[in-house]
Amino acid sequence: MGHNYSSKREAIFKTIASTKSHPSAAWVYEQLKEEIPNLSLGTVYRNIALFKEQGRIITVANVDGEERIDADTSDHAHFVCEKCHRVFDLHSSEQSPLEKELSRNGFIINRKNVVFHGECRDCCESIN
Amino acid sequence: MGHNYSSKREAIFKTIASTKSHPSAAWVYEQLKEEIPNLSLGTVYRNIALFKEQGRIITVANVDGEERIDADTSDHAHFVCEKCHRVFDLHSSEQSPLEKELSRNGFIINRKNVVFHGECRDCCESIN
DNA sequence: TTGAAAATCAGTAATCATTACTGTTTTCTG
DNA sequence: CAGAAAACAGTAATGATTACTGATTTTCAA
Repeated sequence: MGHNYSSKREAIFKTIASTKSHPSAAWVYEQLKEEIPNLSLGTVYRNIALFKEQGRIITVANVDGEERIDADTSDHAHFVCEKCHRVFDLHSSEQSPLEKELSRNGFIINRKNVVFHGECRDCCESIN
Repeated sequence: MGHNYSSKREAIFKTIASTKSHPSAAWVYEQLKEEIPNLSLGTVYRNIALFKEQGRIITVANVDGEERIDADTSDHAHFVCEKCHRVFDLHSSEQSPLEKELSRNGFIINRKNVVFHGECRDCCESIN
């Protein structure tokens, strides 16, 4: 089902994949509006939903009511700054004992989501 | 600011604190509607926001667009079943090396949110 | 106790991210 | 190319959450 190609779909994925900003749908739309003036926000949402189904992107966190996504689907955690609202990557090597216990108890883990909230270094250092 | 008492506020907190279901605002409202027929959903939302400010409850996850809360503010993780939408508590003793690294790098952690998504044992066992 | 002042509330309207709908345009396949 | 399928733009609808306004509770000093 689905021919699975369209120029807009490709542009949307490229935009998501080429940033480490963990963007929202609105951000992706804003980025592409210049390049593709007749792009529709609905198309961005529709394709984001498709990419998630396909496992090409993941949902990272919900920041101020907006869903933030990531084309880096490798197992890693995130830090959300409550001041500047940026999202940072946290790559770790450790394996959680919780996961083993869940598996032992008959739970199937499809994905895990580890998010720290606080203030990033930049915001800690600024006087505001 | 705020005398910080009202019978409805108390009832709302009791309802949240007396369940392990990690409820949504709508669920709390539904529970109390019998007991307090003239309760307003806005009041539930307003008080949830207040409890969060006061640190008496935390946000656990966003399940199908609804924010789910928890009066257990102790450090623990959660498992969200993608089939039955129940939220399970996962208490662990381990300390994450990520936290230490964040502190070392000048980040302030206000809270952490660890959520596993998948299928719970009950849903795995059912034939559906 | 009482009776304003302050806080909270009910009810409703507004907001805002996301989703659905409809007629048009793009893409695919032969 | 031509027809069918998929994707799209533009707009309307949805649904959770928030804001507003006039009424009701709560507080607390007299």
